[in-house]
Amino acid sequence: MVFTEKRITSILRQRGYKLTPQRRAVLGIIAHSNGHLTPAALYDRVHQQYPGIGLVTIYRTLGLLAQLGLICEVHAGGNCRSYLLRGPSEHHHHLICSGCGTVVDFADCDLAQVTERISRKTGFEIDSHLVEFVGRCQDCRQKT
Amino acid sequence: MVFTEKRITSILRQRGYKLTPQRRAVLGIIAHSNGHLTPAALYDRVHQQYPGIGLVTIYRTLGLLAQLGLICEVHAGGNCRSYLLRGPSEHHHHLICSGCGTVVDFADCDLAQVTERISRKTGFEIDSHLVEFVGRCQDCRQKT
DNA sequence: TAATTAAATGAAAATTATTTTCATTTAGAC
DNA sequence: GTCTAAATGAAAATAATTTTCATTTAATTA
Repeated sequence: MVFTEKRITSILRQRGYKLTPQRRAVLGIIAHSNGHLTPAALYDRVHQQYPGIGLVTIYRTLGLLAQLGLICEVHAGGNCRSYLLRGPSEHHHHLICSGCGTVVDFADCDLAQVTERISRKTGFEIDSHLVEFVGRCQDCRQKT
Repeated sequence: MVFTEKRITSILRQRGYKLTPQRRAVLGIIAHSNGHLTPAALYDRVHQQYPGIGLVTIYRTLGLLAQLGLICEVHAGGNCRSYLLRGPSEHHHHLICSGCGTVVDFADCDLAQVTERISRKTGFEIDSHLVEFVGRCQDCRQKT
């Protein structure tokens, strides 16, 4: 489950943010991408659709959306700071295809027990965890 | 279980890499740090001990050590590319203290079943996973 | 031990990524 | 339509990383 473009625009409006065409363009691209996008890659795509836009606006928009919890970061494989739409606050993780970059969400990480055990063992109070699986999707495997 | 400084130098020599004082200095700092270090932070420390060293050499040394699998990357919290010593090829993950940066390894992630299930569900062939827990260690909790 | 050489280094420049500044524009409220 | 705070774009500033290239050096060999 993922936010729709419409839902996001309504959240932005609710919170008093302006709905500029630039933001719409960025949102449109993110919402219709099935993989994750670096700021630069996003810029390239948005730029085609809205040539006037500056890279700064991409950064600012991503920052805003991330801050509002509407998109989240992907780390995998040394590329930090890629973004993709995320479902509304549900706990989930990402499965990333190393071939095409597609990201599939999954929620059943079964980490509660592990967290509990590690917390007990180490005395840490655990606030969050980051889980990412990297592999090759069916399509990419067939192409090889 | 973690590589000793001595063990690493012997591995480097075995593989035909030169044991320069710069590399020794970098290794020394990494080996005696209990947390993870960004290239810049590492540079600061090494520089005190070996003032002639350049930041480039830090990057090159980290690159080499990572390539040889002697150190690994930490992502947590948006700071990419920090490094710490790692045990020889054992599967493990990191628990990172957000207060002091200390990294504790753990191996019992119980992700085999999850991996299997997700693989079956999605058709992905899963090559690797990244798990990081972030929390506060006992010391840091007591200080608050 | 001295000579040799491929590998490693440092400095500087180049590249890339990200943030800040500031004058101008504009979405949305009235 | 007017107003205003928020958003934008361009350019500069900052930060992170990599490349280039002339020089140095670790470790092998004579």
